[in-house]
Amino acid sequence: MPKSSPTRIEKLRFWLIKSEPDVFSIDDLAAAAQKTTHWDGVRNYQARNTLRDQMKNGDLTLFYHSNALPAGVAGIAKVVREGYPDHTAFDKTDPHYDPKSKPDTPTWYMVDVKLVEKFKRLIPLEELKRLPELEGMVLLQRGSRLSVQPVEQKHFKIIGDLAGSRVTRTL
DNA sequence: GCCAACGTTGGC
DNA sequence: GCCAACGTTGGC
Repeated sequence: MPKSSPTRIEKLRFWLIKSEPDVFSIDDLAAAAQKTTHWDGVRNYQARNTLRDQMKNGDLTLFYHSNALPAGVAGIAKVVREGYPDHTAFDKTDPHYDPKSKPDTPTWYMVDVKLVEKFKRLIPLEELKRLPELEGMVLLQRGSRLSVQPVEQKHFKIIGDLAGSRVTRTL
């Protein structure tokens, strides 16, 4: 039986992860070894559950620049290591240190992501808000602050296509 | 820097 | 369990 038998084909999921470019931008990801980084420092339970339980190898994620001028989607990354304990929570000197997270019973998790594509142009939040077909995106919901969030495939494709992405052409 | 919206904490 | 106080997020 070939590995690609239908029962083994799993559907990709789509996500959005936020980073403040002053802290870690898409160019920092591009410059990282293997263009890969730990997505550490997330201290929100809903986002934690996504990181720990839902993001799977190969899943694609929009890389969003928050707290930036302009804020917007900068490119696409993919999950290359599934949820594992966020060791920065154990480090007293780390700004994200959390004494309630212990190595044997970790509270916080992270994944590794690898850069797939930096968009030729950043797609500003303001532009996304103007697109009626993006209605319902978590990012665009009032007061939404989730730093790791699901994205519907159709929305992912719309945004990638706007940026001229090769990746989303086949979605 | 402002401030609205949220999430968490902790007293009761 | 309630809810006020506080801290954080993130657009502007």
